Amino acid sequence: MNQPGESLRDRKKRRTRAALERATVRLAAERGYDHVTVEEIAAEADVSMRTFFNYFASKDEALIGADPEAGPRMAERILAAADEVTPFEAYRQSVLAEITDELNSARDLWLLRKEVLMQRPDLLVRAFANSAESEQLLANAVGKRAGLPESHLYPRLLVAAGSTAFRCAVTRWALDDNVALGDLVSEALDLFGTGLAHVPHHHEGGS
Amino acid sequence: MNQPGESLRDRKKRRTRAALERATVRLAAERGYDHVTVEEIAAEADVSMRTFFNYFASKDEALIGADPEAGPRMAERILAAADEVTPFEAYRQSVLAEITDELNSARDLWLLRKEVLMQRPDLLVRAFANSAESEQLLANAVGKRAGLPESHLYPRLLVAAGSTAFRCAVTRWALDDNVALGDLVSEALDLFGTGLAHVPHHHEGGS
DNA sequence: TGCAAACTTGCAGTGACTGCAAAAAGAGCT
DNA sequence: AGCTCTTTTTGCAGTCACTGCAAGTTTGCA
Repeated sequence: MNQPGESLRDRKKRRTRAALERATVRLAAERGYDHVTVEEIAAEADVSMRTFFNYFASKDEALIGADPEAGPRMAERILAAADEVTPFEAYRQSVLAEITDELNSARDLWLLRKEVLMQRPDLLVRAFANSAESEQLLANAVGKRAGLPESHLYPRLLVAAGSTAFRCAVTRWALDDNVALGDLVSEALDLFGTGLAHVPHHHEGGS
Repeated sequence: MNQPGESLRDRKKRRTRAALERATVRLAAERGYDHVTVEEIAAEADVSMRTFFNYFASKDEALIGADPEAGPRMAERILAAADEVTPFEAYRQSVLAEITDELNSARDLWLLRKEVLMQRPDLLVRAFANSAESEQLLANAVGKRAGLPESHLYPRLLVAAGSTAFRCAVTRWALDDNVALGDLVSEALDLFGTGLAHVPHHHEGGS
């Protein structure tokens, strides 16, 4: 009973994790992030509170529910990119790919998260604090590709710009429904790419 | 007894705040951030634990000890800059001025903080999470100067890039002692200014 | 000296998070 | 199905950050 696919155990784990994430987001959107206790979340997902913490290191983490494999996946993608692709472009692609996948598979959750993040923008920042290891991983990948020494600022900055782009895009996205989050992230990354020294042109349109 | 300068009360408050900040950093550097309780910090500063929380909203905040007036000060500086100065340049100047002041007045504290942040890089990220209001303030100032609508990404991105530049600079700074933190922040901001699309040239030198 | 405002403090309580050890499944084997 | 090994779940006890409240204490000012 050891199929290449997934054992019953694995399936159950994925379901539990998803249920906890979903419960967290749903309840937080409904009554406000800190009017929901982990105990209630666990109850909603039909597990014990202790189990919640077996899956997520913190309430914050459960709200964002970042895929722990996203970092390694992106790093791999960056290293696998064709030689003529710049490090920036490789990184950009890996970010956009990840975001697109995420949004396609959980768009409804993000709509709820938006409600929460509108009230508490700091939660998004805090969520990224946990991914320090992933950042290091990605920075190393970028650094390797760029042929820069370990100590150089550029890889760190590029990777951090990715989180920042995402964060700002979400904040902006929360303002109205007329823009796709993916497009905003892309736009933000482009701005980082071309530089912030000059004010970009302002396209008409929007609400 | 209401001199334009400072009342006894104000002096005492500043001293208490400084003592708490100092105690937090010193103890955290000495035994590790989470082997220090707020109770111990308060004891070290000779106040009650409850008083600690009258000064800082969290242990995190006390470790970084960000000046709550820095945001408004920077916003003012940005708006006061000469007309021919670009928003980017105005922002850049305000960041560098703030950092320089900070380092000049508390260099020793930053050396201790470095020890802590080397172990726990996430604390620096979390510290910035608290300054969401300041970010909003600064973004508004930049937006006004740039003549962009509220909803535009640019001001948010520029301001967020500032925190990010600072964060990355500190992380890099923690690697060796041969660089000035101010220079690193400046370098990081320049990279954001000119854009990350292309890998910068690598200057020889350094360890 | 005396009063009001600003600070400090203790206390009781909530809730996130952890380590540990026992109970409950799932997996694989016969 | 029965048995055993491993993984997961759970309860429990405990620590610690953080909060509101209702005194105390200190400072500012007349």
